[in-house]
Amino acid sequence: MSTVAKTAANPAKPAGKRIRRTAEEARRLILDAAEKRLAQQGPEGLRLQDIARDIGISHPAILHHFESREGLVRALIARANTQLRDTMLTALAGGHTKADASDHIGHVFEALSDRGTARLLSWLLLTGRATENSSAHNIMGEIVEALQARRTEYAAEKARPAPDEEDTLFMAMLTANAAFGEAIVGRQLAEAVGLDADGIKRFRNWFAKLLNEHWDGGN
Amino acid sequence: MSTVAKTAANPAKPAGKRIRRTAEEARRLILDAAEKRLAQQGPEGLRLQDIARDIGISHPAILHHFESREGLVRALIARANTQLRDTMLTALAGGHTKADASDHIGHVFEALSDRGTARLLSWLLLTGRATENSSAHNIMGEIVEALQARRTEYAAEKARPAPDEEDTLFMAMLTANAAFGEAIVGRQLAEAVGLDADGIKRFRNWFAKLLNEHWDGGN
DNA sequence: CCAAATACTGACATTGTTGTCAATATAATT
DNA sequence: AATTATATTGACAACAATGTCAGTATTTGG
Repeated sequence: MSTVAKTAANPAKPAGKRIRRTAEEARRLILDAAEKRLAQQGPEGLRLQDIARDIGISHPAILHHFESREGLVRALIARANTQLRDTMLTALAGGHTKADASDHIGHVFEALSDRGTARLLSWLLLTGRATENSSAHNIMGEIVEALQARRTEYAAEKARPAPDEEDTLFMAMLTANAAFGEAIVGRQLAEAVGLDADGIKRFRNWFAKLLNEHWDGGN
Repeated sequence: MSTVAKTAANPAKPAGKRIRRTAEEARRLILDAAEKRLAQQGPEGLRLQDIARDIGISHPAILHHFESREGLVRALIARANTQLRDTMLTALAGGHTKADASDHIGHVFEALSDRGTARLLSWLLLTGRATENSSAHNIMGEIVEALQARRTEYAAEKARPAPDEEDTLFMAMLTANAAFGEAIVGRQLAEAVGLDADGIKRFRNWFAKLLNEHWDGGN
């Protein structure tokens, strides 16, 4: 209400160069910075001022590009979702070798646990922002579908009966759960039991082998 | 600095009954409420005023019992840790039936994913409060130890060579990762692929069976 | 070269949250 | 019953974070 007299205060303002990016570029920069902060410091690290400082802009610039903090979060989620989807589907599509077909799962595993993607999505789910973006539905559906297709193909080559669809679904769920879990608690657990980076690699291989055996053995 | 004249303002204050609990009871109440809010609404739902309102007290009461918000969080973490440890170790200790020894893992799985425990710890890890409380180290260590003991015992009965220690470790890690993952993304994933509560149960059984086969066959 | 569009900024408003403090009510002790 | 200890509260302080706004600089298009 007060709105005391303001404005028109600084008589001299040399104002040096000001970097002006295209809207798209600016958005990308901001999203990158936000993603990094989120991955490093968790949800609480997502403050407009910090992000702005990281890339040397003022925080209203962020609001200019994303409307609100919520808008930024949404954009972040959307980008992570599509990136994840792409990575996983291409991982599933590539590599046509018959044997070790479940290597695909290993790729998926890495795609999910790499970077801060899983952490980001976890946070999204923890804060209950899940219902809004239904893209997760599609992602999981597509992946299970692709997996099942590959599995039946593989079974046909070996002259085996087609695998149970629910079995495939469960393999995918286990992989997703484990990957998410590793993204969050993995490093801590590994450290707790004295596993170094190489040990984590061995663990992943062990897991892939476990799935592989099941893939082959369990009908 | 200012500290304008205050205090001594309300001349009449009937002041009805005031509930006064023992410090211990009050702490428990507060922790319960905080845990619930955290499980339901995620990290952002942990506001002193909300928690206070939930149980019908004023927020300074919380500060009185826990010093600061940080103190509350720490207490929350500590309690979740010990609870988890107890649940898991008793789960591992009980049930001496030889067959289906990996049922223990199923129990552990449930213990971790039940309630908001995993969510709470996940959030703790996401916010990077992990280094402070080293109890996680002990927990994981103890559990792997217990598991390995049980496994060698089982192997001896079947006149098999003792299982590889790292294999046991990996089984534990997979279980922990999967359980954490399920606690976070499980419900969403299940919903995404049209799995109801019964389906989730089937998934857990499937997972237990997978581990069981490995338990028996592998090594 | 001028004008429109818009990325960007500084200062401020607003709101929400933790934390402080003196005062008050209640239980325990003597 | 009086005293002590402390759980609890209301009011306020301090601070932090998002959001608003008018104005500035820079690009683009005529």
